[in-house]
Amino acid sequence: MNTGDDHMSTRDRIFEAAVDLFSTRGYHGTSIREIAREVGIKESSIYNHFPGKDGILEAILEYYQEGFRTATSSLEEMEEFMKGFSEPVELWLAVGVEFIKKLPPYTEPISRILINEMFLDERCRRFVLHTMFTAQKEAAENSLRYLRDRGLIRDCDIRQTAVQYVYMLQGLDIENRLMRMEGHSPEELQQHLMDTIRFFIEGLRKNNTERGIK
Amino acid sequence: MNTGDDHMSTRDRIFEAAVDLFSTRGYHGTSIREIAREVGIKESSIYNHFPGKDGILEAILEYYQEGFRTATSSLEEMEEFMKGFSEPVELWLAVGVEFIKKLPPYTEPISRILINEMFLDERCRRFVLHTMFTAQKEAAENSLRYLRDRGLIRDCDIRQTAVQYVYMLQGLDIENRLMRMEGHSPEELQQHLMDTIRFFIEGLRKNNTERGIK
DNA sequence: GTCTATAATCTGATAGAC
DNA sequence: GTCTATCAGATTATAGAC
Repeated sequence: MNTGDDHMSTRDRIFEAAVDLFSTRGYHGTSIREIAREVGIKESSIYNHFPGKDGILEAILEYYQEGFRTATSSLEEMEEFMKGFSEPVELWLAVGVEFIKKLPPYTEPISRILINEMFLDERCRRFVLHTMFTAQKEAAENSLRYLRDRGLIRDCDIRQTAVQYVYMLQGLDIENRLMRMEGHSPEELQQHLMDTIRFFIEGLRKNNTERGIK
Repeated sequence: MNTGDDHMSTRDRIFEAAVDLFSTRGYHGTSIREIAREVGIKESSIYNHFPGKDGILEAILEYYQEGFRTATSSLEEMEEFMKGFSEPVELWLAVGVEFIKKLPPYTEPISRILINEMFLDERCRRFVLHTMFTAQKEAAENSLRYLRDRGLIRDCDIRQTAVQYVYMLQGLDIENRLMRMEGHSPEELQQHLMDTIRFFIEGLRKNNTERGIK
């Protein structure tokens, strides 16, 4: 989990250790002592960098929010990027990969913290609703509209289709995280992710035989 | 949350209080003392009914497993029930409602405990994978096959469609739970649930011109 | 900024009277 | 089966030396 302990400030090392522990043991299942031990300092030293345990979580959430906001706003210049594709499936997958690349480090374990705490902490609940549902629906709507307006997919209810896609993606993401913990290989799960997204977008093609118009 | 405290055994009241607290505050966020206080006894009395805190969780998980197993096995006689429907959407919704009716009390808050702890506790992770993904996929496959074999939906990849449906349902369920906590009315959320499922099944019709109705 | 020392409280769990 | 009393350890956090 260490990405270079020695070159980081104590504050950043505390931050990193907290992200690691909160995501794997839960917020309430992690003590200040454990964080301090992982960093290699005494627990009292942590209070020189953060106001307390909740203050660390607060900093993590702010970091996540800022990272997501930046990645989302850079998404607005994505239209230029999209023009390089004539295949809807390839475009869709490429846009997804591009967005993920814009996200800062620790986004993955932090999103796991959010899921862990979404029913327990109001801030986490709000973040999950916004970053995993509301914002994703909007992004999916925009991409679908782009594809439809260029005749790359058939006419369909953009709103409802985006909703279905986002729910599907979230269910898929959670199962993939659980399967990874069960020992399934990242390659296998990545393939399953791609296949499932591919199947969804293929179903929107204009002349697909399987879901086409009779 | 009380469904009749006075007529229940102490053990059952402890069980009920633990389900309530574990689901709303998390397992690690709940103490034996809080459970005892909610029941109205001293914490030491709890050890006359359960071996300890983890023993209570263990009992909750066993109760959930048994309830799910019973409901699932009763699902095998569902085919007779299905024959009363000629509309795929109505059949689908009715089967879902019928299955939920077979589930015992506390299933809803217990499933919330499972989601809370799925990344932290191996037993919860396994239960989520089985009851919310694996078993649901199988059930969806069976229903889809029934519909296809009777010509009520068009030919499609049963396996992939079931997978998409289950992921969609889980994403939808989580968002609905979060929205409920945000103050959205159960009626509104129930309507959204129905609409979203309806849209999915409508998209499988033989002669759908679009991907759904409005 | 780090440490030692310590406060004040909470934790799960046990022993034994009734 | 419930209670009181108690334990040993963990918890977050602070005070003050260096």
